[in-house]
Amino acid sequence: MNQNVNSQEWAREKIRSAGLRATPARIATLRVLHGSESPLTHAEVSDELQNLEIDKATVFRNLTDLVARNVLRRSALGDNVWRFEVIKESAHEHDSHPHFICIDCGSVSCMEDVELKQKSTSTSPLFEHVTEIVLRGHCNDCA
Amino acid sequence: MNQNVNSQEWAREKIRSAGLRATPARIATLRVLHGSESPLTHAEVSDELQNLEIDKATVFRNLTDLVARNVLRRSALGDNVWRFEVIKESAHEHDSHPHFICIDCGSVSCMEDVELKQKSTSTSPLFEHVTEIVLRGHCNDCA
DNA sequence: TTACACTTGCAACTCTATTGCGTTTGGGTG
DNA sequence: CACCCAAACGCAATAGAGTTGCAAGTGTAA
Repeated sequence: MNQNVNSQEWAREKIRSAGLRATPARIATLRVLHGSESPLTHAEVSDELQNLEIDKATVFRNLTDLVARNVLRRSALGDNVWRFEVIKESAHEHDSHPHFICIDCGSVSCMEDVELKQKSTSTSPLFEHVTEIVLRGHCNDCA
Repeated sequence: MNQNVNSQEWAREKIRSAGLRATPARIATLRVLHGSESPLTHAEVSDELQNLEIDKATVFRNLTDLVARNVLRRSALGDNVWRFEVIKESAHEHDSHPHFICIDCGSVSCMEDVELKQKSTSTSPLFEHVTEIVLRGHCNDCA
């Protein structure tokens, strides 16, 4: 219970300091994402919030707002659905990391230990502008 | 014109050798993709074929069929739309390559000269099962 | 406590993608 | 060359993600 209170207050403060009103819908949305290890889709967040009877349009707008205020990150992981995760305040300048999504079961993992390299023969200068990396394949359970 | 005949015959043979009937819709679809440097969405293919009045469901089914027969590759590049490209018969065992998609203008490039490296400290054995790599960011025109 | 800009719920709508079904047709067979 | 039928097609309906307009409700600063 104490944990819940902490989570509640953490979410409220996070939202308020982002310049948004701490409404029940926003607090609940942020708590769901904060308690998840991997990015969640809008549908998954909505499902968690179903007992609160929060409209899907509201959830969409809140997710979008929190992304705009840099509280959440919106990632496109390749199954044609947006996913959202809390941006961690880490030591890194930005905690951006590649995501791995299983094309069989749809599970998502964050890959902190992978980096991209451009071959020395490269002619494409696109590299410096990359903002997101996604790997798709078969996870350990589905391989 | 001779080029057109060649393209027509190439497409017909490609489809037939995949075990499918060489219908006008399939030939036209494959020719459009063969003539494109980057993967196209279903909508883009349909637009090219609009004067032929081919139903969108037919285009979808044909794209799906050709993917199933390994004539096309279907990629999810992160803007929540499938894209399709012809699989090249190259010297490589598989010509799979990372794709780059601009999150501003939506343009897509194939990146032949980029490779992914896993840090030696890695604990995740997911790597060998990766089948697709997508980079998202700002292209040269939009940066 | 009050006022009002910010949020919400609801419904309608767009777009991608899929499916069911009756009709048409490619192409192998005789 | 004519026939046949599974494969393919057109059309319509459907499902799900995501967006938008608007009237009603609410958080919060004063």
